[in-house]
Amino acid sequence: MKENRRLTALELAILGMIHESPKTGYDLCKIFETTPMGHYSSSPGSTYPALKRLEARGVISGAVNRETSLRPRKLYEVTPEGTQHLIARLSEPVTRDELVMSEDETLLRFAFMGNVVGLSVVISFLESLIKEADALVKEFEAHYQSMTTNGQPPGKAPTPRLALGYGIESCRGLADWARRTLEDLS
Amino acid sequence: MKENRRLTALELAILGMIHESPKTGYDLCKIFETTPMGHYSSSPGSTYPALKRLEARGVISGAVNRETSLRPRKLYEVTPEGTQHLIARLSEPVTRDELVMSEDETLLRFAFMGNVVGLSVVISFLESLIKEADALVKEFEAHYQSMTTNGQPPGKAPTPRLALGYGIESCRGLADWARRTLEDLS
DNA sequence: AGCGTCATGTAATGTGTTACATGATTCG
DNA sequence: CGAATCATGTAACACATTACATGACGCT
Repeated sequence: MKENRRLTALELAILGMIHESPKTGYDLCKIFETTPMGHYSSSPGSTYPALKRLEARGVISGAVNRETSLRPRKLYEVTPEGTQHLIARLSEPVTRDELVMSEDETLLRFAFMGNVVGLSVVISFLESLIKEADALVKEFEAHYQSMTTNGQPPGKAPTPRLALGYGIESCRGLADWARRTLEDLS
Repeated sequence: MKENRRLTALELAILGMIHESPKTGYDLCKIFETTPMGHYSSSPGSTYPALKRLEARGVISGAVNRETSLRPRKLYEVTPEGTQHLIARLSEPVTRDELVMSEDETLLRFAFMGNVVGLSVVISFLESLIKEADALVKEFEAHYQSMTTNGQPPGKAPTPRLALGYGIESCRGLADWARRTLEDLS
């Protein structure tokens, strides 16, 4: 019953934040509401079930904090297995698919890395990110070319090409940021 | 039975591509596999059900193309109601929530706009995008400040702040792109 | 006494993901 | 004739979204 299913971005976000310091469901909801972390959640309706799943899997464990009070407060912390899981997940190299399908997750992983894995892993991570982002820029540029050369038919609007242009810029920006960050950390 | 539920990003992507020119499910799968559009889908397992939903809603309609052949091919095209729906959806101004939760959708809408709505709508769209992106940059910068000033505690790693730094850069890049594109189109 | 916040959830619904399944054509 | 491609799907599962529900605590 090892439940080897991959953590979702939301679960990873919660695990990472609890690793930083133990938190209650309400704490997490507040963070999602008031910080850019909110990108990864929308409401308690997703947060609490995710907490339950993480606990069922054994990567976090919650204990009621104020038994005395009639208003209980369940404080969650990361288990040793949870830390192992987090290390493994954060240490994975960046892949093309991760960049294309969920670039957010890449940044989320980077954000948590500092306090979980060593500097060498962070550096490897950034290197793989640079490699994949550069490759993606080339891939998109090729497609961009094919949109202009082999047919800019009469009535077609330029917005699809312009949108792809932004995609390329954005991807190049990511690679540049990674390069600068890599220098920063050296 | 008007089914006023909001189209998902995938459904919007499909509707927009079929609007450009009629297509079969297989055509769409090919596009998702071989172009940056693939960001919005993963497999036929999501594409075909989305087609069914769009047809049930009445925004597209499919007709079998090669009755003679034993291998049928269902070609979908956008209905008049579908065009109306597309116009309405693409004409919506950009909101803060759209940028935070699904920036992709914003670019998708822009990509399709050119062939669907007039230049004035495209310009309004870009203006609302600039406004919201600028606001978001300020919002994130405020949070960035609060991460550095009121406590850079001893052992804390810099990666969370660096990740947010990228978020800010990226958002600023979006606003810049929108400004340049706005000039381009004028 | 009442309002806002603290704090935790559940229920319904729909959608994406993954994997699998089927059969017809075309090309070498 | 066999393999790749064309072309269409289905089934199981889990997750996110939205809305709703409950009740205690603190303050005025």
